[in-house]
Amino acid sequence: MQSPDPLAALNSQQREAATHGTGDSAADTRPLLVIAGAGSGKTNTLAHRVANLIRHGADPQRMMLLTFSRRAAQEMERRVGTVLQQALGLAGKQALPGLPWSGTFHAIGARLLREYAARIGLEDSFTIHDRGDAEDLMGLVRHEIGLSEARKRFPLKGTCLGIYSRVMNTCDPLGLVLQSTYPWCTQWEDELKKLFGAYVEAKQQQNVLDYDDLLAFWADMMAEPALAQEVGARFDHVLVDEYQDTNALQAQILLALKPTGQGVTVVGDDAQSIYSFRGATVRNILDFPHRFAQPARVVTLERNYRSTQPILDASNAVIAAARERHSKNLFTDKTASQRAQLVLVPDEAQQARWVADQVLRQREAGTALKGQAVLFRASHHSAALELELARRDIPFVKFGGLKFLEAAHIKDLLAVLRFAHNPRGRMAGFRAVQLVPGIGAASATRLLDAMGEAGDPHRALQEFEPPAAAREDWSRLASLFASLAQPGLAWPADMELAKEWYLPQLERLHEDPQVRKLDIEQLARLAAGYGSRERFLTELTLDPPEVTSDQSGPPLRDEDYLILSTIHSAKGQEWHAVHVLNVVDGCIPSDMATGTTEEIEEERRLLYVAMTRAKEQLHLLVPQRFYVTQQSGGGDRHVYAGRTRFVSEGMLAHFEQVAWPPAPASLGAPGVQPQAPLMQVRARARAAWK
DNA sequence: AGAGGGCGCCTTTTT
DNA sequence: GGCGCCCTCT
Repeated sequence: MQSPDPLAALNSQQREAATHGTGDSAADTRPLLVIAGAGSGKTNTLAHRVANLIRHGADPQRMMLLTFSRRAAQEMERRVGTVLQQALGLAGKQALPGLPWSGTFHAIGARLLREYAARIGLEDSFTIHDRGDAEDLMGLVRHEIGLSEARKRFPLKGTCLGIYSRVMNTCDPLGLVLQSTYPWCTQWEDELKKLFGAYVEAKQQQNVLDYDDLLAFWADMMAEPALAQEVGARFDHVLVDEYQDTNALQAQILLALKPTGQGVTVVGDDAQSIYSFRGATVRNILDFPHRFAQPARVVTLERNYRSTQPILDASNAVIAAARERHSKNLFTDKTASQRAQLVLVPDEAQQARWVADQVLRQREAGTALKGQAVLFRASHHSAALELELARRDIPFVKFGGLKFLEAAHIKDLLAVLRFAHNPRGRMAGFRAVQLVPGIGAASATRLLDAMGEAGDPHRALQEFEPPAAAREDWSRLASLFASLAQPGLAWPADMELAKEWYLPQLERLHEDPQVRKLDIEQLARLAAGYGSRERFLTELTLDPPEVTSDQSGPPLRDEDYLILSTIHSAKGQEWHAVHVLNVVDGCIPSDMATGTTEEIEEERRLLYVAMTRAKEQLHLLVPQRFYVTQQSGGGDRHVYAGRTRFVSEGMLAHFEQVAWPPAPASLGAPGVQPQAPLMQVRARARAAWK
């Protein structure tokens, strides 16, 4: 059967990457590093590589594909399927090979740990703490060992968890992490050490793992030669996407999995590294060529298929100013006359109006809402825009920021299910039982202590004597737990029972039960899509649905809507038109991240990532005035902000400058820009109170 | 003693 | 919407 060459559409570098180690180069066992510039067809190339390996006999069951999110994994699976379908001439309905071992490092880690639990001294029924639970537990332990007395000014629970997590992910000693990242906490090193010890104890007693454990235990397991050998032998190929955003622990796991480097492929772009705040290190990708027993083959993809030349020129100019840069200049043959726009607007309200106008104008001109996106540094930067869009009936979906899972009522219901699944998990239990009217922190603690000491925690729960006033309501929850502990219950029946019990509590606890009820219904629908309670709870924590929208349900598939997203969540995506909000100093770079040059450099890359999402139209918005938040009713205090430092005077030629509303003639000729700020009034205002 | 309501203060990015 | 803190009711 004659099939078209599936690789014909790739350029020569992409083809090199896709075919490395197969066909003519089958004898080449070197690991492969693909440096893929923004928009250079990275996902497509990786998909072709996976498909090509399968065509040459690789078993999809024996491939590990580590991606940044569940969404990226699904996209990869879909595209591999498409390529294979064309190449093998498969009929449309014929089953495509799935990639069972594709997902995030954390999700794959959770799976392996459950599977190997018995061999590494872990109980396989562990539940997973998300960020919030982990912080709460840290807070609890912090209090228990007497570090929360007001006089002490000991770091807050969030900071403590941040320090702990950084130590775990960077594999650096505590002292070094304190010095480099938390210098104001160095005096507490001994107490922190003690706190972290107690935190680890608490996690183990409760049979819970936090995000860091999923990587750390996996790495520990791989440090045991027999297990490393066994696990490594299960996979012929390990492919890692977005390698620039992996941390030391992840690199360690990869190395232990495939010490010779044979079968290893990593893909990434050092210019797009934006996760160092959670321990990622660009050194992983820079050092990769010499990490393994044999040096890696390096393929660089520089041809950009996404953006027009003027957009690339502007983006290249921004990244060219980076302090440390690894030469790569994107080029394209998509010419266009329209430059990126730098749009001056008076304030955030006008910014919202300008964007809404522009979005509708482009929709009239033929770009669907879905082809457009509005990007911003921090989730709350879109607040004014969300109001404006709602006012004008423009549907939108927001990625990043507050998640569905963080809503109080969702957490409540999940806590009930998680407590039923792992009765030793105190954080879930503490939340769940306090939903009963008349049960507060003190009764909850008494119950959890009793359960912790009992051999059979379920029985201890049934025998618990609640305060007299809570008796009747308590018995309803107790019988719910009795039902949830039944072995024969077929998921999602658990969810239905829990929901039935929770809805009356929701009515009692919240002012707006209708809206929240819709969320609960959505959670129940979501639950039906998972095979078991355990899978539901695990995967929901590790790959939460990342969309929040102004509508109650998810938008229908064929419906048109505008995308709102944090820059972090926009990674790997592209749109015809991109608007970037608040391109001013204080937002990009965030004034939270101007402490060290490394932080500032990362903010520069963040702007670069935002700009390179655009295919045809790019608008950077520069509001000149910010209202100070948190002042009492209708105050008029504001500050003036300057254009971001990352777009310097010298780069302005790459931008078309627009002032809106058009500046009156008396203010000077159009195109005159305010100078870069001579001082930062906001910083001064803050400093005054320090 | 414990539950629960009210108030003022804060809010970067995410597995 | 969360969190610490204080006040009131049971």
